[in-house]
Amino acid sequence: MGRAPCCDKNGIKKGPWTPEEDHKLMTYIQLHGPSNWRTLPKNAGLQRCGKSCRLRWTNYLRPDIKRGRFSFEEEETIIQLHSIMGNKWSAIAARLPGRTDNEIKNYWNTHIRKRLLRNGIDPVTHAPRLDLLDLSSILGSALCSPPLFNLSSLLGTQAILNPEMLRLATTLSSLKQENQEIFLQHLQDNQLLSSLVQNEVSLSQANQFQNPVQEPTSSPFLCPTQLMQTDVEGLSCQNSLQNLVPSSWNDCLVSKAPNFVSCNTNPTVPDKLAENSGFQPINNSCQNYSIESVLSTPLSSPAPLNSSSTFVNSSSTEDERESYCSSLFKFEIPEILDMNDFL
DNA sequence: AAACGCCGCAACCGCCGAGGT
DNA sequence: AACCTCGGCGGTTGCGGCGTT
Repeated sequence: MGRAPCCDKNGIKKGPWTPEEDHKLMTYIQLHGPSNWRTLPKNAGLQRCGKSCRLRWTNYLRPDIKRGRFSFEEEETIIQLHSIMGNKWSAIAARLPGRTDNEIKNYWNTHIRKRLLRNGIDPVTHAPRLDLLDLSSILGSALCSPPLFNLSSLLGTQAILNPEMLRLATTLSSLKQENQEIFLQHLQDNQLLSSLVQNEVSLSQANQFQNPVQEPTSSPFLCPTQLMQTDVEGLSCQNSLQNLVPSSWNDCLVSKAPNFVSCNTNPTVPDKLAENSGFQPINNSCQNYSIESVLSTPLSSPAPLNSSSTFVNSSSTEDERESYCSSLFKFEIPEILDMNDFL
């Protein structure tokens, strides 16, 4: 257990702040500055704990706090930063002048998160949800690299994953390791899926080929996810693929299944699903998005972080925002896959 | 008009890391 | 090294407002 709460003493008031308390706190801080929070309430004549005073000041009374509705740019920035940082609200708030971490956190949980969920986007991974998306995510991982294609992790997600999809993914992974070239050829010929379904290749048969620890470590090929994990200097996913992945992989990963392109620019988000899926939304951030451009923004800069946005109307409606969110995370089902059997 | 449920947000709680002793 | 204090963070709670029935 941690140490005892600082507010459990008798005489320490909790709950909503009154205008009188606010006035006392503001007056004291204006005179003395926010120095020692523990002694501040006593000196200011407040029946509050220092922690409560600090929160009240930082989240509400601070003069530089911006009130009111979040603008489109702010919302867009939050989404982008969240895709990079995860729930690091203070870090996100540091790049949104006038906004507090608490405010951003609340806004995320009450607005953005729900909107992403409505649009089929996992608000944690910023990827299409596994229970809604197609098989391409799994196939993409299977094609990429066995070390990243961790079936045991996938099995942990079976509650949300169609068992048939999981089974097929396992089979594909095994076959791929058995003979990568034949596998790719089959896939490129759009024959593998129907072949598998028709012949009902059993999981046990497939597993005899599976050997996840013997994959050559000196493979000259990098999975797109790996590319992006190391490609954090602002290079586009597309370029990375074209430059580093053999053309046959490009054909398979990009041309036939465009959303195989991995844009995982988030090395800090420990999301197994995202890693395993290798599936990220196709959006501006994939093609042009530079982490540097966001992270290098001065903390005090009031300028929007994504100047490329054409959505500058801060009074836009919820529907417009939702529509924008949808387009931001738009994805398509590859033509080579008939998902009807899996949904 | 009243009851009910939902939603948003301010505030609280528990935990952690840094720094001091 | 061990302990304590403090500031800070992220997750959660609970209340008030609002819309719906």
